[in-house]
Amino acid sequence: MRECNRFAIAMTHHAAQTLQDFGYRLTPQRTLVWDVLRRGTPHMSAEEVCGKVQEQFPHVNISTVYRTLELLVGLGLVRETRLGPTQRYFEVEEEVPHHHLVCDQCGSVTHVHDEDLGGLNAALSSEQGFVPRELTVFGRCRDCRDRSEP
Amino acid sequence: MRECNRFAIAMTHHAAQTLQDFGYRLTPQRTLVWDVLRRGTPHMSAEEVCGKVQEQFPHVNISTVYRTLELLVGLGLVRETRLGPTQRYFEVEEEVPHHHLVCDQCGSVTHVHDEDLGGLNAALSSEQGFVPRELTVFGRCRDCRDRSEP
DNA sequence: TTTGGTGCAAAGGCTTTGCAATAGA
DNA sequence: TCTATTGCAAAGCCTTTGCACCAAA
Repeated sequence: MRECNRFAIAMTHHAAQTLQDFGYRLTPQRTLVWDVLRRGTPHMSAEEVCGKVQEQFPHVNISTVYRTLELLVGLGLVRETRLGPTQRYFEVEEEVPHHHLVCDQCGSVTHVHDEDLGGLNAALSSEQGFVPRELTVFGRCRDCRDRSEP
Repeated sequence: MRECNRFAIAMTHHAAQTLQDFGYRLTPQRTLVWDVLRRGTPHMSAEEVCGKVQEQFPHVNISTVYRTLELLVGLGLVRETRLGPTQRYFEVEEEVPHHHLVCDQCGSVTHVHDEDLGGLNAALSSEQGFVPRELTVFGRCRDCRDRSEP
C-alpha cells in the first residue's frame, strides 16, 4: 500500500510511537483509522470510521478497521463507549476524563467533564466503595426541554 | 396453550391490567415472561429470560420473548438497560428510580438510588440544562479494590 | 528475510421479520 | 367470530475468524 505512505505523517508522534513501542507495525491502514478518529466527529461507529477511511482508500476492509480499533482501544489510544441502544462508538482518548450525556428524545450526545458531576465521585466512593471511571447519563437535553415547554 | 392458563395468576394485577387497558391480550407467554422477570435475578438478558421461560414451557419461542420484552418495555413495565459490552438487560421497572454501577474488573452490577448520587442531578440540570433519567457508571467495585490493595 | 498485518469470504451471535396457523376476547 | 399473537424459519445486522498473500521492519 505504498501510495498512502504519505499519510503516515498524519498519525501523531504520540500514537505512532506507542504502536511501535509495543512492537506493532505502523501500517497505512492504522494511520488512516487514527487520522479519521482525530479529524472526524466524536462518537463514530466502526462503520462510520470505515466509510471515512474508504473515502480515501476504498479497498481497506472493514475487518481491518475492527482489528485496528480493537488494537487502539487496547493501547489506551482510543476509547470505546456504548451510548445508544445498539452501537459501539469510538473516540480518541483524551487527557481529561469526560462523560456522556445522551438525550432520550433527540439522541444528541454531549460531554461533561469530571469536575462538573457535583459530588458524584465522592458520594459513590464513600457510600458504596465504588470508584467511578466513566459514566453515561440518559435523560433530556436542554433543547428538547425548551422545545416542549415554550 | 391451555395448559398454562393457571400461571396467569402469577402476573400481578398491575401488569395484567396495564396490558388489557391498552387492548393487548393476556397470553400465557406474556404472563410467563413477566413472571420470570419478577422472580429472577435482576439484569437478565433476553436469552436468559427465554431459558427460564422454556424451563416451564419448552416450546415458547425466543422471538415471542423478544416481542414480549419490547411490548413490556414500551408499556413502561420493564426497563431495558445496556450495561456491558454486548448485551441488553431487562428488569422490572420499579417505583423508585435507580442506577447501575458496573465493575470493569469483575463485571458485577449493583444498584444506587437516585438520592445517593451526590449533587449530580442538580449539577447537570443547572450547568448543562440536562435532566438525568438514568445513568450507568463504570468503574471499580469495593471488592476488586480490596482484592488488589490488601 | 521474517513474521505481523491485510483482504477476502465465511461464519457467528443476537435480533428482527414474514407468514400461516392458533387462540384470546 | 375475528384479529392479535405465536411458532417457525429465514433473513439482517454487526462483528469476528480462518487463511493465503503481502508488506513493514
